[in-house]
Formats: sequence, structure tokens, C-alpha cells
Amino acid sequence: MPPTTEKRLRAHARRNRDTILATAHVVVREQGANASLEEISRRAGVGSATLYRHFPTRAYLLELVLRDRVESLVTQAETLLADPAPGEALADWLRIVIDLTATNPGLATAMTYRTSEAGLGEPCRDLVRAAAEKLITRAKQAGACNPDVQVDDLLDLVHAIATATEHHPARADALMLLAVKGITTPLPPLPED
Amino acid sequence: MPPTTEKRLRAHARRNRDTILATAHVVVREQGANASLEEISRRAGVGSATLYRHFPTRAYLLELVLRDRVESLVTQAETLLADPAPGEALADWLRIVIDLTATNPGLATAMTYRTSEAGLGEPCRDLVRAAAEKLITRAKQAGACNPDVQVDDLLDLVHAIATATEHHPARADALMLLAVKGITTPLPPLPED
DNA sequence: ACCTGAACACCGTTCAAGT
DNA sequence: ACCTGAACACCGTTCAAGT
Repeated sequence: MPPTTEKRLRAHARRNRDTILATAHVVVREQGANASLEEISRRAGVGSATLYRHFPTRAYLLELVLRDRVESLVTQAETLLADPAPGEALADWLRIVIDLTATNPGLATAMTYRTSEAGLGEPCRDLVRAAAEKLITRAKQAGACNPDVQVDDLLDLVHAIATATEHHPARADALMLLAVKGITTPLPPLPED
Repeated sequence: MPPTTEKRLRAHARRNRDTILATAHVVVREQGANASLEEISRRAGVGSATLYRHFPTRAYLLELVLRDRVESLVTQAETLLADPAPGEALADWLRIVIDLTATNPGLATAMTYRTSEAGLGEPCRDLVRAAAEKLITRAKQAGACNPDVQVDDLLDLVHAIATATEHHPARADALMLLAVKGITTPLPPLPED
């Protein structure tokens, strides 16, 4: 005879967990990284303490909700490494990042997590950083990227733009494009004699 | 005989107002644009309702605290219009803006206010926008500014960077400089034949 | 007119009590 | 082990009552 009660409890716990996670998906999409945890638990039909038991920190919950998006960015970066134009590959990837953050509230925040939440593998920040670094290095070698560009600066800039446009997705592209092209242009070296 | 009671009351009200404003200066410097209004009133030694009576909205209070900084940015823009190098003048002003927002929490937010709070003159956003526009136009005419730059894009970008670095002032310059120089560099037109 | 303290409706987090 | 509802300490805002 299996220990039915015990198993039922665990199954129920798992069901609760899944419900909270599904609800979190919806609410985070609505409200972004600062979604009300109280509301998530309320809508999921559980006490708020149950949510805290399953997901001790906001970061942990947010990462579970958005990690596949982060991984998608990494995958797309890998693909773009095969692009014959290294500068455009970098610019394209930045546009992809911005577009995805603009349509997935909370993603910009999740991308910055530096510590790996229990059992989730490498921190999101590290994943994204590694992806960005490869694209940047290749673009620099091709002379298509400003050699002063530092990975961390670029990621922080992307994060700044993504956060600022999180609720105005239509603005995201314009700001990123501005940063990509630069504001001041060096004058073309005219034959000034 | 002057109406002493009446005058005393008004004087006391004014004193309360001044105290709240002075306290707001301190607390906003500590906590930024989302400083706790409750704490400001608590520290000023008045009830929170008194604060709301004098300063009906957070925006109104924040603008009173930071408007002179905004005006200082406008003044410095005017000065830089006389700089012989239009491109550098623009870049310098952007650095000044970023530096000031990085050392004055809340300023980035105050700069975006689009509606003029009662009796404060033109909205901060308009003031800053006009200043930026002049610098941009001149730099474009000199060929020292990317002709695609739109004033509103640039201001939003500055706001994004300023907000993101509000509590990490040391990062502010690096991000702004990156945006100014641009990320992808067009290859110099090598005689490739 | 102006101020005050209390009240209201929220929030995130913790905890004692239940099964 | 897991869940629940209540409690706690906050917050911004409004309001009735006082002078």
C-alpha cells in the first residue's frame, strides 16, 4: 500500500506551486518586475505565505517566470555569431534584446540577476554577458564596433533603456538605435589641407 | 491694533511650509524621487496632512526642491552655446546633465515633468528641451552631431541613463559616454578598390 | 485658514496554529 | 511537510474635529 496521504499532500503542493507560477506569468506580464506578490497569491487562490514558502524571494519567482526568455536571447546571439556582418549582428542582437524586454515586462530586471537562485543554473547576468561579449569581440575585430565599448557598460546601458521603456515599448527602438549610432559624429576627415 | 492672531497664524503656516521644504531637501537627497512623504512630514514635525495641504502632489514638492538645479542646467547650456566646438559643447552639456542628476537624486525625475505646477513657470521638461534643442541644432549644422538625433529621443535616453545610475553615480559617465560615441562605428572608408 | 491625529486601503513579510 | 489566516510594520491619501 503506498503512503497515499503523504503523496496526495505532495501532489497538492506541486499543484499549488504550478498555479502560483502560472498566475505569476499573467500578473508579471501585466505589472512588470514589481508586480504585487499579494495579488499573485490572491489570484492563485492561496495564502500569501504559501507563495513565500514556494518562492522565497521575488528574484527567484521572477527568474522562473522569465528565464526561458533570457535563454532565448542567448540562443539568438549564438545564431548571430554566424552572420557575415559582425557590426550588424551586434546591432541586430541589441535590437532583439530591447524588443523582447519591451514586450516582456520584468525581463529587463531579471536579466540583471547576478546570483543564481537555487537550482536554476548560471545567473542570468552571466549568461547574457557571455553572449554579448562574443558579439562585441567579433565586431571589434572587424573594426565595426567602437573599441572603447566595455561589455558591462553596454549591458548597463541596455538595462537602462529597457527599464525606462518597459511601459512604453514603442520608444524602445528609437533610444537603442540612438545609442548604437552615437550622438556626436566625428567629422569625416575632409581633405582640409 | 493689527489683527495679531490672524497674522500669527499665517506666519506659523509659512514657517511650517519652510520647515517641510527644508526637510524635503534633505530626505530627497537621501532617498531620491520616491522619498517617503510620511517620513518628510514626520521629520519636519508636522502631520502628514499638513504636508499634503502645502504640497498637494509629489511632483509639486519635488519640483520646488530641484527647480534651481534644472535652471542651472539651462544656464550652462546657454553658456556652452558660445563654445567654439559645437560637438564638444553638446557632449559636455550631456556630461554635465548626467553628473548633476547622478549627484542629485530625484533630479532626473523632476526634469521630465511636462505640466507646470501651480505658479512655477514653464514645465521643467520644456525648459530642458529648449536648451537641448539649441545645442543639437548648432552641432548638426557644424556636422558634429548625428543628423538622426531627435531632441525627444536624446532627452529620453538621458533620462533612462540618469534614472538607472541614480544610486550608482560612478557609472553615470561611462554610460553617457558610450551613448555619445556610439556602439557600432562605421568603418572608415578605406580605399578598398 | 490652518493644523492635527486618526482612519482607510493598501503593501511585503513573518508567524502561530492547524492537518 | 504543507497550508492558512492573522499579525506586524510600513506606505500614501483623506477626513472629521479642533483652534
